[in-house]
Amino acid sequence: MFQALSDPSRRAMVERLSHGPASVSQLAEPLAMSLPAVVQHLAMLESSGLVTTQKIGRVRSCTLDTSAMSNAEQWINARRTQWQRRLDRLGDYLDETADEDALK
Amino acid sequence: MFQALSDPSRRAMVERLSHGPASVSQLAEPLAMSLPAVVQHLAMLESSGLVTTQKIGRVRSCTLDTSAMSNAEQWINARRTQWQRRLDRLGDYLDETADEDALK
DNA sequence: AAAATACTTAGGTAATAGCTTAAGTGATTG
DNA sequence: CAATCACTTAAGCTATTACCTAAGTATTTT
Repeated sequence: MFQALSDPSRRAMVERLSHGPASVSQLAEPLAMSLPAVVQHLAMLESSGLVTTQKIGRVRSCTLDTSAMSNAEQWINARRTQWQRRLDRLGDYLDETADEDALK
Repeated sequence: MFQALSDPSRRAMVERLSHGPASVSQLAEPLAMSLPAVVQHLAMLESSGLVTTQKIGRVRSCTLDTSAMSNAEQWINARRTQWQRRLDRLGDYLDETADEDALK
């Protein structure tokens, strides 16, 4: 998942696909690399579940799978909120000790 | 950013840090690798902005920077919602043509 | 049926990533 | 002040990644 998104070319492909489905050559067109290279990137996006493809006739159509994307999003979110909870508890603790100080 | 999160060891380190700050050796302890390897991973996390560190005496303390994490989260979210908007427009179009069919 | 299109497969190469061990450095402890 | 501790630096090694070119294989077109 993160592995698949770690490459700038693949992120560009995901960005393109977020605007709608595309064929392999359409995905390749803006990228400065050979078609086989694009196909390799595509294979990674597919095996990570980010993209699904189906071949109709001689053209392969690629579409984004957003449910796979939200997995990555949720992982990040979980770590962020975990951290946030910790900060909140720390805040509570500091407030508490401030009260105790005030009582003295 | 995604580059930094693409390695499982680094994700484990981020996960550990989401529970609170840790020293380099504390980060290294659960990982099956040498300390220099951990330091290399840490350097990546730091240069990506995900983690900030400061050295006090001889121990380096590492903390998570959640604002950097939300950048990655937002990138994913932007692509996902872009896709969602497209599906919505497609739905509108289909509804529209359905109405036109109904008029015939 | 020949030619063009849209990939696909099969190699091969150069750069990078992810480790390792060995030998520092600078701060604390006994 | 010698030893220990917590890293840090340096060098090197292997496997993977990100490409490439060349030569296929199906599908359309003409």
